[in-house]
Amino acid sequence: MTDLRVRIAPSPTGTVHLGLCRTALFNWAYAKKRGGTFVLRIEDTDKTRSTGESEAAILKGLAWLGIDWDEGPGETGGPYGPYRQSERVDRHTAAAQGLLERGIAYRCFCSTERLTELREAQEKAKQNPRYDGHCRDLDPKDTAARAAAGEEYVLRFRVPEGSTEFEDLVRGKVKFEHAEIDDWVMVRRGGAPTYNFVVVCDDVAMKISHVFRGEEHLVNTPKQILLYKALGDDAPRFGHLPLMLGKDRKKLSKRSGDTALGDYVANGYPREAIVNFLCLQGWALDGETDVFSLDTFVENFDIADVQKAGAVFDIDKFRWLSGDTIRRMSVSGLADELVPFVEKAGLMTADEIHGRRGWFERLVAGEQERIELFSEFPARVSPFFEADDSVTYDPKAEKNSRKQEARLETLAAYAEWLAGRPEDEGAEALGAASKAWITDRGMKIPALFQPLRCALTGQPGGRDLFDCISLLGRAATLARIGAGIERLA
RNA sequence: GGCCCCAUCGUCUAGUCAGGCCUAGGACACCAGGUUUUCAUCCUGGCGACGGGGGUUCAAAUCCCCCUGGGGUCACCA
Repeated sequence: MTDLRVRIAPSPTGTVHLGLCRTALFNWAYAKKRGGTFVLRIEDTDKTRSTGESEAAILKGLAWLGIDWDEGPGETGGPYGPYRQSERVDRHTAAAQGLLERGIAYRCFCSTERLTELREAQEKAKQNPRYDGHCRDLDPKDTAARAAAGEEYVLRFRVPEGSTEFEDLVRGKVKFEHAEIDDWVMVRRGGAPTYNFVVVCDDVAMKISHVFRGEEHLVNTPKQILLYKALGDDAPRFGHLPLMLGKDRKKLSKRSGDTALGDYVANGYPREAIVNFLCLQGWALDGETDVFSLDTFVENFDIADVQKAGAVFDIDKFRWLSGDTIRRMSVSGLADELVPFVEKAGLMTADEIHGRRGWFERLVAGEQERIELFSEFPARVSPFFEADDSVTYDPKAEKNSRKQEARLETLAAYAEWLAGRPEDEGAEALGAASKAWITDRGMKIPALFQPLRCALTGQPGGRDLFDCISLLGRAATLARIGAGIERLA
């Protein structure tokens, strides 16, 4: 009986990709639900592309999503460290040496040029490009001597005859003929090990029991299983998750839209919505419920329920989910989330918001059901921050106002009436009184409301008019109506 | 092209493993109504799919085969 141990092994070579987030989420939930251990290992074998910033971004991003790891790099640590592959090269080298001594790996001295020529020739002959085994049967004594003499070489894995079959936890039986598998490179010229080699070494060393990863890794699996065997270890259970697809139905990439977690955060998608949506990529709760919490996901997740076919990333549904999440937030909580967006837009500073918290929350409350992303908020409330005599009029708002023949007189009469009313009157009472004012004069609602809305906010639609008046205050309201009488003439 | 994977509304999916309860359910999008001072929310309704062909069976979206279509992968990247 082995312990349940899963891992996520991102390579720190750029932004935090949504695919990584989804894979991490599924692995994490699997471990969480079954009392297993979730390991985070940094796959920085590509020295030229790996960066510390990227690693930091990954750690931060996963934590932000609500994912925590039991073992990992840095302070987290754990009994199977280190958790950064670049710090494990000694073990990799030793493992490679062992395989070389046992003849499972062999030195290959073929130059890059020869390999390139070989591939080109094969392509020309319509053959499948693959290593021709040129150095496969060289005498080990000779190759050792050549290596000792300083000749450069790579280490290749000697793929045996036969076939490999395994039971994928998502897809079922998958079988590969070894004849289709190249004698792949385990250790590069210069001694740096490759991904396929280290990933297995480390998964063995860290006693990983289940490997859930994207479908693009499916074809690597037989190579890795062979390596597990060579290393004298049982292969873990594999589960290949369906790919996240772009609108073009191809693997989600920068071409098909934003792929970085940071892009969505910056665009103002709430954390819960991002997590929720990611869960929906290849998994469903019950076919009825689309909106659920991370806890619910953990309680219900099983690798066996994962979809086999790729999932197109539907940005429209994502936006809706975002809006739905926003609508379910508390006004206060939403206000907190909006602060950085308001600051960035230059509308108010955090201090100013703090000083007028009550007013700000009323401002937020009126937009809660009108925005789908946090980032939409500033532009929607910007009229409240404009000068009273130069509010930006939307063409449609202005056009609607000009349809009202008596707009100027109506506005003037309403302003006069409004000036005589108590300033602390609530929005609801003022609204009722205003409607009575209109009907008493034998007018229709739009005769006043359309020009009034235009004068106040310049927008064709939006929150309750009397909420606007309340937010603006009596003086600004009257000033804007005054300006409106001139500008709508 | 070889190999591997996949195939239910435009999209995400339930149903497929244990064939009948499916004249295929939900959600997004879209369309039409209703509510509302406008916009939005919300409510109601509509549109809309088992890729094709063979089998097996009393019965197939569900099992088998072929075809077609889509994707992934073919690095001294991960």
